[in-house]
Amino acid sequence: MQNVFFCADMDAFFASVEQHDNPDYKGKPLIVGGMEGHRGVVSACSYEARKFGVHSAMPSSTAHKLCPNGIFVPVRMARYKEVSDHIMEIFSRFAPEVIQNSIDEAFLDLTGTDRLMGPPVEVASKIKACVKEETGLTVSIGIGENRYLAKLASDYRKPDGLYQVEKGKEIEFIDSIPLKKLWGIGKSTYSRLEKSGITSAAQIRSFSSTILEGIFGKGASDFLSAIAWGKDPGICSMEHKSRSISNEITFDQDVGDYAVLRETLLGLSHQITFRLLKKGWSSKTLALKIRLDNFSTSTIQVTQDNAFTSAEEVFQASLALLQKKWDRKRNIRLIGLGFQNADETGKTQLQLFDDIHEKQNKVEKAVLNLNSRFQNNQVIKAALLKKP
DNA sequence: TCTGGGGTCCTAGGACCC
DNA sequence: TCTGGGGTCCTAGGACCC
Repeated sequence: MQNVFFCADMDAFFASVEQHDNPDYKGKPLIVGGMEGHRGVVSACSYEARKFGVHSAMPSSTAHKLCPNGIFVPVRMARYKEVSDHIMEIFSRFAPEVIQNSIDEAFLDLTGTDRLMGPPVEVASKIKACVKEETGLTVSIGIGENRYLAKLASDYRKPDGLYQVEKGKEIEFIDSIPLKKLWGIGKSTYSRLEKSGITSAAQIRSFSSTILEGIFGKGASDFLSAIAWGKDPGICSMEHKSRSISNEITFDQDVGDYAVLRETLLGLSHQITFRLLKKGWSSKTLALKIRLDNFSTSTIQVTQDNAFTSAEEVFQASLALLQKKWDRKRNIRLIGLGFQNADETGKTQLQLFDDIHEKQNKVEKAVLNLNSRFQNNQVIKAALLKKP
């Protein structure tokens, strides 16, 4: 049987949602994220803004220079999540299997559904119409015999695109896309390829696997040769192996004051602990990330015998990690905290946690609420503010 | 170009065990 | 004493994606 996969990818998603919610923004250069006066990058921008050279992940200062009259709005993640849930629900009406790949993108498996649903291109048109009617947004859909081809095809005719990679034309299709634009080939891999004189998928196909492995190692060479032949390198493995939860903060100004770092870690400890518990997960591994004023980044982690059970415990562990990793010679630009290798065993412990730590929990929540309301005047439990 | 925040996966090296 | 080989777990860093 012929496999049929769709990749459905929303066009300029965050920006389109903003334009839909605020009709004044329609047809204008709109930039989401990258607010003036803060360190940051552009999260998304409208096609009108792209004409000025603005693109996502661009430093906001650059975006302001390129597009001084653009409309800059903050990210409203909760709203995008809402729209995302609606879109995913629409997809599930048309495909028996929908795998959400990110907030604005999903893979649909339509293998063997043509008698019931009709030809793939027709189904795709219906999905596009449905999304447009119910949300006012446009989605681009790519169709291929595997998810990798579908993913590339969804990008091929953006925005509002619909493209099917025909059977027998897979390699021709791959070759029509510049090597550096292929999904999974980033800056670093491309520059390594270039150094080996490789600038096309055709060249990758011409090398034996032994030679490729010698240059790039087993993992990378398997990946490269799969995509050069139009095969799926396994871009979405069904089974999650590891789970992590993290939060990080980039300061508006680099910080050398230990007290400020303590306060920040206290807040982060609460955030990640509540998120972990809310999901019903538990974790024994806590990781601290710091980025110094020279942008050098490092991480350190600790694994305990038992899972973390309170924000307080996480906070204390995070302070120990900071002591180990930071020599105080340089100021800190970013600090982050996260759980690694979380699993679902926490589900049974949640009830217990609620009973034992209810009081402490309440205090911690109250502190957190105050902190989020009074950003510049943080409220910290006095006991936690001992001198280091 | 002065570079966010949230993830996933891979790799190399060390510790430790048999 | 100069030393194998494999397995597993952990750590730190790096690449990539949205």
